[in-house]
Amino acid sequence: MINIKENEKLNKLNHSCAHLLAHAVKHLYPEAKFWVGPVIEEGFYYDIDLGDKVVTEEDLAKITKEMKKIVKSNKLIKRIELSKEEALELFGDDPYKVDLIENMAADEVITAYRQDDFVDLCRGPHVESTKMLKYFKLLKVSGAYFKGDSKNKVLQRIYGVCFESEEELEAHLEALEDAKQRDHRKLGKDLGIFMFADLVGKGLPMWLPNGFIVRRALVDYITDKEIDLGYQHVMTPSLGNVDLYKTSGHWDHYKEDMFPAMDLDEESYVLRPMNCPHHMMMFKNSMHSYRDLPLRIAEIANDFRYEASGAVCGIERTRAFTQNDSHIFCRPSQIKEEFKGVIELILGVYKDFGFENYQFRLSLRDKNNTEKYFGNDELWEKSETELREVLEELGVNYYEAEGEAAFYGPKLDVQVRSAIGHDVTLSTVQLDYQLPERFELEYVDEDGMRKRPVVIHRAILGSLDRFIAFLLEETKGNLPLWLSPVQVNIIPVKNEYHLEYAKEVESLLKQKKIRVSLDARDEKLGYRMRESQTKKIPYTLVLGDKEKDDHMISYRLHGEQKTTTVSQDDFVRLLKEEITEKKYQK
RNA sequence: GCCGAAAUGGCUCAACUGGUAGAGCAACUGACUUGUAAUCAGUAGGUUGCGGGUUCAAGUCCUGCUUUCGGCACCA
Repeated sequence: MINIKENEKLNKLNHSCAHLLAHAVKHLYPEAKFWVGPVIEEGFYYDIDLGDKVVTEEDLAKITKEMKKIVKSNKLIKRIELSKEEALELFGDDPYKVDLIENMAADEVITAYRQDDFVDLCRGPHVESTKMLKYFKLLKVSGAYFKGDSKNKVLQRIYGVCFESEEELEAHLEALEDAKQRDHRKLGKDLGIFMFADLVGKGLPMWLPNGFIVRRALVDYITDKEIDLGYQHVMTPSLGNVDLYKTSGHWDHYKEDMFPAMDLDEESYVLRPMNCPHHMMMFKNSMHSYRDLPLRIAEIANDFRYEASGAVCGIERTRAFTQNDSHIFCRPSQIKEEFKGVIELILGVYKDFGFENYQFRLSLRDKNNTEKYFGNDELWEKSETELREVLEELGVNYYEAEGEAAFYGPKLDVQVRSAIGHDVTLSTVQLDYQLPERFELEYVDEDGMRKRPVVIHRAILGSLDRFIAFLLEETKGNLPLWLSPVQVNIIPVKNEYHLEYAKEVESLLKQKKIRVSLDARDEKLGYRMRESQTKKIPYTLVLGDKEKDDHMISYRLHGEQKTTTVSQDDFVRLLKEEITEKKYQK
């Protein structure tokens, strides 16, 4: 999908189109007041205050019509330079523009752009005339908080996109439509991966047999890798005493986002929203020598968060999820080495899955709003610097994001974009000096002194749920062989003559631990082949006289026309190789 | 949570301004006996998300709730 913000031509075009939108809105809603209309990766939007009025999807047609009218009348777009006083004078009746102007420097040359009876404060640049804005489409409407603060008033936001030609616009709209086809919610339903039920509850996914196979394969995969890397796996309960979270500090920060406490006679429990406190207690369970460190505790853990109703999205964001979590307890001198190890693990895993569309985000604290973070400035500077150094040493590309840190420390997040354009975190590595302090963790150092360890929190597959959402979208539901719920589907040409041989092959494959299905329905071969393909089963075997007589196997790969005939042994070898290599297939 | 929109057999969708809820696929039954993406015929399946209300009459209008969708805010 094209990034419009990064494309100079399209950026200008879309910015001008935002003005065109505002122009049309002003005609239709004379009382409209305008905030900002920036270009974004997906096109543009404009935030507008319409008083009590709201814009609905239906109104978009009306606005589009008015915009087309202005395009047709070919208004020239002219740049005007203003002093601050002149600008305040010109936009005096729009409090939002006044707000913007007042935040500009006194000596700044303020520019505005005029097209016929509409003028908007703007840096530009813009196209020369409205007639260049022929190929646009208004895409959606929504409410958006003024200045992005939920305490503020909700403005009307209208989104759109503009191109230079009809063809480009059509191609873009088609791409948006395609993206919907690989939305994990659709694929998950079609492939029988997971389901939801109102009666069970919002945001509570239930994993169907096919989905469970994928999960188990992923758990085995990551657990094996972790064992190789010296992680120790544990299991802790999915709830904990409220005091545990008061100790960790999570209670103060996230009480509202947890499922409400269950109050008993003397105590109070909550479903756990994360696993760190349990693992801290596990570390505390015994004395540790510096020789024990780094100690890597890992768990496939169920967590529960009372996510805001508007945030819940398929298995991308749920209220019950499973983390592939770990806490690494180490000496300060081991931080870099451990951090590197985790990043290398991440890179290796993404490579195994063939993921290429991801970015590392160094999540730092918001320096203008330090009260929501634990720890002093010096420690924050130190930890942020440590992470930066590791990234530089590894030569990993990353970008920095202020205000995205955890309350206890900075993070390195791996960001991916979902089919419908959500920017979400898949993996995360976090540096934490705070929880060891709050839980008073200690180890005995070489000099015999008790010292505080540092904790690295990390999740590689992140939440299994979100990981599978992304995996489904990236593969368009064509999971690699080792993750496919059904790896081989057998179709006997004619039951009467070939069922016996089909069963023989089925039991051979089962014996070899291949997930196999046998479609012995009295249906046309073409019918069963079609279903095998739509279910995205990697290998479909068609077994008839030819195969039976020579004890051979004819297979067809998903999405391909070609048929290949091999011996039974060769076929098993082929499958085994593909599975053990965890080879990613498009 | 906020601003909007939506909810009709298992799935995908129809039902003009209120007037007896339909179709395709899937399921089931039967016929057909077939070599790589849909054989034919029949049967069954819905108190239209849940609850109130308006009306002679509600899938359709009003209202409360639930869930879903698009954004916003949030995301340990």
